[in-house]
Amino acid sequence: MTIKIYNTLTRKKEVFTPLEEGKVKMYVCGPTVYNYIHIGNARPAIVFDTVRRYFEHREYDVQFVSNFTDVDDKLIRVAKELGEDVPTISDRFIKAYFEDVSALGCKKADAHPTVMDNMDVIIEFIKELVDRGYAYESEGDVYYRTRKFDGYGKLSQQSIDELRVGARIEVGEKKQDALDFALWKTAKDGEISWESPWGTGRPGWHIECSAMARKYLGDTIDIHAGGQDLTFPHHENEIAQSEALTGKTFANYWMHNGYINIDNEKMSKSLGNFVLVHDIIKHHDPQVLRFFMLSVHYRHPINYSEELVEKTTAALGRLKTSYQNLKHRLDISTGLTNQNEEWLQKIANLDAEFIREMDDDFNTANAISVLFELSKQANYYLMEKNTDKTVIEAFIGEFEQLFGVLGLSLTEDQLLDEDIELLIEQRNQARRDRDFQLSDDIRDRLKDMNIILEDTPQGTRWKRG
RNA sequence: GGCGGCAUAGCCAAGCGGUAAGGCAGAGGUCUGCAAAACCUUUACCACCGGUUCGAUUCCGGUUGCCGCCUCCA
Repeated sequence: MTIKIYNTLTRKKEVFTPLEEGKVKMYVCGPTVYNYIHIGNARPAIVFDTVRRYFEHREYDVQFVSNFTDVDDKLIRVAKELGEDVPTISDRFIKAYFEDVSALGCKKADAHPTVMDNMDVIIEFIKELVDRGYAYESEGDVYYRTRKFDGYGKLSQQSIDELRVGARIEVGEKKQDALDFALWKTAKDGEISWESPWGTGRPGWHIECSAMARKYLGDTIDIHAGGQDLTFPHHENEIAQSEALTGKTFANYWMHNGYINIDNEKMSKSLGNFVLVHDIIKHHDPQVLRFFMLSVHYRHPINYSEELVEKTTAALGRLKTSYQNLKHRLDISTGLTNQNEEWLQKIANLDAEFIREMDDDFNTANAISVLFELSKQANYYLMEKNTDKTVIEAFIGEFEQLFGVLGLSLTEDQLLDEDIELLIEQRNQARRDRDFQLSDDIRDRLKDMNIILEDTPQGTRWKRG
């Protein structure tokens, strides 16, 4: 079985063939760290974390790199506004990024390189481009000679002559051609800057990814990913820089996730209609947010609203309840049914179905529907009077495995307060005495403590509400 | 102007040549001391108009509407 990926470069789903058998080299463009991330930033983090987890599930050895842009115009502006320096701001929001993103169930990358830490590599990269004639210096700036690169426009399917020529020409332009873009910008007074062969300054935006992807993963990588809006010009420019320098293909597969919309409009920091992850997870389970994102195909847009997130809570809850009910039955299951094989086979079939869906360009929406089917089968099995521990364990194992692949967690705080257990026992005694007044009172009390009771033929089980 | 995407039930969302997965919400039922959980049943002229085909939600052309990129942006 093979994994298929929709490749932006070819606009087709293609069978994934790694550069090196059993290995995946992946680079995901990370955020500019001048604020807390919004849910639009969270989408690629979640989506490509899931892609990575899936590759690992399929026993690939994944090298996963994701950068931070920690030097740029916006950071300089924010630093000025707050009267702090750029590294202080970027450090703060890199820390915040990790907090937010780990709450959303994303694993750390193998490397999270920053511009500041890689200035030497970046400058060296630019120098080579200049040496090869693909870039030129102009009054302390360095520009990329866009028209010199033959393949320019191949990712975004833009013809170089159709690009709105002139839109980028400014007064006092130092570029030779309007399409040229900056690799190095000379420092203005007081701006954070580094020494370079062209004087003090800082890198342009696109060069960092070319330089860092190469440093950490090599000249050619398997997958380069990011939000859809990075396709042009960011990724197009990366290709131009990298391929002009190495003469090799930069990335074999380009993956782009769709946007998050608010009221059907793109959410972005510049439009000001953004919702911060930092704020949402004060009121919503971050797991729910992840589940919400994964319930839509990664290339499709998502229209965000509080209402939808709340509905998602119920959906995820159904799955979790099913899992907890299996757990409840684990220790009181005997081993005397004669239909084990049949059930184990059903579970195996669902596992195969999950794989099939994920193999098809990471169709998490369908993979989740397999989870619901697993839940349905588990619930159905739990209707049996006698359940077999082997089957229960198989269900539990399958739940844990599939949730794990999607980066979702099933484990709750299972610490049972002795007081709560005592109350449940008192209530059960009251029920045996048929003192329903008392038993209902106790149930209400527990409910106030956010403990929900469920009476089953196998005893009373409880969960946190 | 160039490039691209989307339109499926009350809501969300898959499917993409053989008359429509899944979830949420709703209705009815079963189970329960009552509940909860669960199970069963139930809800779609796939934006519109043409074309190709034995057959189209699915392919092609057009129309309408919405959105995005071409400038910093996940």
